[in-house]
Amino acid sequence: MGIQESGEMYLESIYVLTRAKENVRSIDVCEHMGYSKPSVSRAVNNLKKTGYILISDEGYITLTVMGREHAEKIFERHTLLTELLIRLGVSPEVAASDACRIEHHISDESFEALKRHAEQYK
Amino acid sequence: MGIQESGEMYLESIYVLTRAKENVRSIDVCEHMGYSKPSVSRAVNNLKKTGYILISDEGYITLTVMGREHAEKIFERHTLLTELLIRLGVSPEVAASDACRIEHHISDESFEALKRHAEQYK
DNA sequence: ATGATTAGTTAGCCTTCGCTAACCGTAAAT
DNA sequence: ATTTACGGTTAGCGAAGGCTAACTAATCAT
Repeated sequence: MGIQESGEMYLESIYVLTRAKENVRSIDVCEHMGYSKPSVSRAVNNLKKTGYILISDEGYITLTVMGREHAEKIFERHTLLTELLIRLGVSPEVAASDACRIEHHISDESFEALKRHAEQYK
Repeated sequence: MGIQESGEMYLESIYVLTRAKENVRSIDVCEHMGYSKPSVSRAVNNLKKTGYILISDEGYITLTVMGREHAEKIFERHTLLTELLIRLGVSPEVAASDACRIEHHISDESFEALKRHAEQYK
């Protein structure tokens, strides 16, 4: 049972929040993603069960090594895809929202190819 | 209620089958997509309800104008994305499977930008 | 100390979209 | 004429993943 698109979204949010603030709780994820507490509660517990995150007694969320690695991977896709689309003339908002969806559906092989291409035309 | 990713996949299959053979029935969609008869039956009826296809008394499926237009749009994304990825060095199989997923998640704006870029580097 | 706010969970609903099992009706075959 | 095969539908299951309502437990303020 690998991680799903939805799980990746949550993981990425946790990663982004972790970079921005010290302690990340479920409620922060709620606000960041615009989802309800129960939805986040379940999703966060799934990520815990699958070993992507740890939750302290105080409710603080931290990424495991696997979690951080996976989140970084998704986040790299997100930033590079956004940047690439913007460079092609797409508006920043649309670029970000498209990147946010595509990042979950592109294979490693295609992403690496895209990355090489992007660097070539820097 | 717009069309979902799943609906777009069915619509695209119907479009592809229509180009390849004279009469397209649900059973052809089953074989083409590898889904069960009930799954296809439901999906095809959804497409009918939402006005993308028509079903004759004999069970032959035809695209409405809206259905054909939408299918063509998806199909164009599919072919161009596949071609583009292949050009970047991605293997044809991976390129096609990635394109198949991305085609449903890319906005018009981004696709047009990508298309312009592709033509520029022809 | 009591009452309010905050964070999280539990229970349970809804939709989507796969599936199987079982059925119906028509057409083809013996 | 009966049987077999084919195409499609109905009924209902199951997993995901959103939601609300309502609860618990802890903290904060008066």
